[in-house]
Amino acid sequence: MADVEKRYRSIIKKLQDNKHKLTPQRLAIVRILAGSAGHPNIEHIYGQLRGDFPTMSLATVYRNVMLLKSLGEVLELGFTDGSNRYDGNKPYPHPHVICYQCKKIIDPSLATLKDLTHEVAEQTGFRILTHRLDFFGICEACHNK
Amino acid sequence: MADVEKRYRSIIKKLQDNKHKLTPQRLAIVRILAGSAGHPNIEHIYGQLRGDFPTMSLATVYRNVMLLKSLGEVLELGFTDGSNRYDGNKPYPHPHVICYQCKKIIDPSLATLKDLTHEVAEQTGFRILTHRLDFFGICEACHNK
DNA sequence: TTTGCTGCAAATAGTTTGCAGAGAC
DNA sequence: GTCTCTGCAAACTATTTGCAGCAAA
Repeated sequence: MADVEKRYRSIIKKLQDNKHKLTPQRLAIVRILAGSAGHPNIEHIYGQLRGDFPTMSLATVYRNVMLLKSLGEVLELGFTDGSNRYDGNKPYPHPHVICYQCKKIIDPSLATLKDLTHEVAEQTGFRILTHRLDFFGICEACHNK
Repeated sequence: MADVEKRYRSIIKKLQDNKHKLTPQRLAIVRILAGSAGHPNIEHIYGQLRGDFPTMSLATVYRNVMLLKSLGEVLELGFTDGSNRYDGNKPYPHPHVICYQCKKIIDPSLATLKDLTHEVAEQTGFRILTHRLDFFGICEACHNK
């Protein structure tokens, strides 16, 4: 079973376990987020669904993404410029690399992060619950343009 | 000379070098940001200045903070919940530790970050220009309450 | 049948902008 | 004297909310 399909089913199960109804709109939003390699934003999700649901409202997208976030099934990446991006494929904290130009977001794999969290906790006395690590720059494609 | 005083003068110089006028409001905003150990937000700065400048407008704070940010003299920390915090004391990227409860922000000192940036660049082909690393949790004081 | 969900429209909140007068240089 | 800056108020934009009807279970 593909990774995306697995995520889709796992989110659906979480919804059912928490007594949320499975409306067509909700399922469509979950489907997009489960495979959200591109880290879509609200408008993006909305745009993808307008074809299938011409009367769909932005508010519905907001409400569902927020619901999934509150269930821990979607990771929200808020940015300083006000743009928000969502990741329903890997809903746990992980580093991102963001291209300033094309806004592409990539997930690099880094090993050393757990150590850092531990180091920070020791040093500050905080109980660390989560973290966020983003790198910003220009991707290879944009650089070669 | 105290670190804060040094920062203050350095920002003033940058303003003058770029032909910006030194109004009392602007100087007061710079003074707060130069010693911004507490990582204030716009409202915070505004609140601190209302005593000295009863007619001061929020827009003036926004405009000046934005100006200083564009000059590279202030680091903006935007958060998902829409709150923005500013650091004019250390305007370059550095990690932060944020308390969910009291909203306190601390600067830990971590050594391994440069390596990470390099690793990410190698792995993704990006030219990394900046980064952001935040840890979220509960500080010792809040935890003991 | 019940309860939660959707779409619409209005409300909200944080931030930005246009403009006329004030003030730095 | 010139030109930028400020304060005010209005504009803007992304997001949230109230409500009535609709649909999942």
